[in-house]
Amino acid sequence: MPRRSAAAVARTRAHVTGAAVARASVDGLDGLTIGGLAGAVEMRKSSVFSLFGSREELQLATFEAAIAQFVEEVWEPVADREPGRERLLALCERWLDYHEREVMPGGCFLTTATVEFDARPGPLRDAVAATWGRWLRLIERDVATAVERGELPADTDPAQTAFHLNGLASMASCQFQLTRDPAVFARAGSAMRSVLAPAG
Amino acid sequence: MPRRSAAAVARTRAHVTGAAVARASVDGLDGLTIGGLAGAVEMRKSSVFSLFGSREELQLATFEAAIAQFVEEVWEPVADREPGRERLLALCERWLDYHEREVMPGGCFLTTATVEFDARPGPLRDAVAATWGRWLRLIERDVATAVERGELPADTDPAQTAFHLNGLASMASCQFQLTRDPAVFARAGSAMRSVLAPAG
DNA sequence: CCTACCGATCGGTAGG
DNA sequence: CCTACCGATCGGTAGG
Repeated sequence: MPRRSAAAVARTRAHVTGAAVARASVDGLDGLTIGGLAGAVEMRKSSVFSLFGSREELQLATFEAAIAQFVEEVWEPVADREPGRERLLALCERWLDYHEREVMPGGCFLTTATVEFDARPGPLRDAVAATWGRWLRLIERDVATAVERGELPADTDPAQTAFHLNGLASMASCQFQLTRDPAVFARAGSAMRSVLAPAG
Repeated sequence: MPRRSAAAVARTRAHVTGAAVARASVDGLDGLTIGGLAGAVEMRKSSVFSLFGSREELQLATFEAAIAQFVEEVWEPVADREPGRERLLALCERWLDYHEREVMPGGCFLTTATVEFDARPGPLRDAVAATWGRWLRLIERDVATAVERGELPADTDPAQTAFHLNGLASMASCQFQLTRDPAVFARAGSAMRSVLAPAG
């Protein structure tokens, strides 16, 4: 008989993970420490540790939570639209809006995690690569649909278009964090619309 | 009378800074530790410390050295060309080639430093922002020249074009680190050429 | 979720 | 460029 129910532990873990997302957004997943996080949620270090079992598990849980939040805020609102060019345009708008509202205080979480772990093999790198694969494929599918429907030029390369849109969104978030100038979102949006310029 | 000449100290410092660039390229400037670096160059921790005076100074010196190397490898070779569209195309080619050759083992140093410090005020963030300002202005000037010469469409926005090219280069480096697929450089190059499509 | 503890490592100092 | 050291913090363990 555990002293706390599994549901209570899950609630605590979710609460601590939420605080971890906010901290890691600013300091990076690599800057996340069990002791620092414990202080922020007013718990003892060993209590936070026991919720995750290792620092790496804490980092993985934090990464997954941040991505889930991104999907919920950016993809979910447009998921039920008709696939194709219109949904891509709506997605890009939500995407830039998400960064402009600074839902993540430290900027794009996926970009941060990517530059932190892309050169260091391990479970974090694998998780980042898997997330990129899923995200790029999501966009590529809509680009392919748009091409089939004649909404985008027939010679459009879905992989290239997905790559291109990501570059613009990621750069917009980075530059905004650095300059605090919201003009970068207008620039990125304009560039995205030209990337998605209709066929014909 | 110092036991070692100023020139000898400068040589040692340059050597240690070079090792710091290689390490920080993989682990980030935030992952750079005086002790770890001392081990890599086979010196004592206090010796490395005394070369820089503080960890922050070590980070700043490492950042400046990495940027100097980038400028030397990417900008210098095209600096004496005629300003305008041709130089921009040559620059983009060198830029992607620099990332493909993996001169920096951990990918784009400026991107890494940006996501690490963009949300944390201090001298590092200031150095990153200043470097971005100089780099963007360099590109914007050539874009403006190309527009004046009629090599690019008259309605081209230099700031937007510079922003756009940076997004593509940065994303190419990140994706290559993650997937090891050199196709991203072909995608980025193709996108860059379409961004710099000639007027008319 | 807590107290009490471990060895290792952190940035930095004193002094030669 | 070295030895010898400082207090603080790291991830993690034992046991309740």
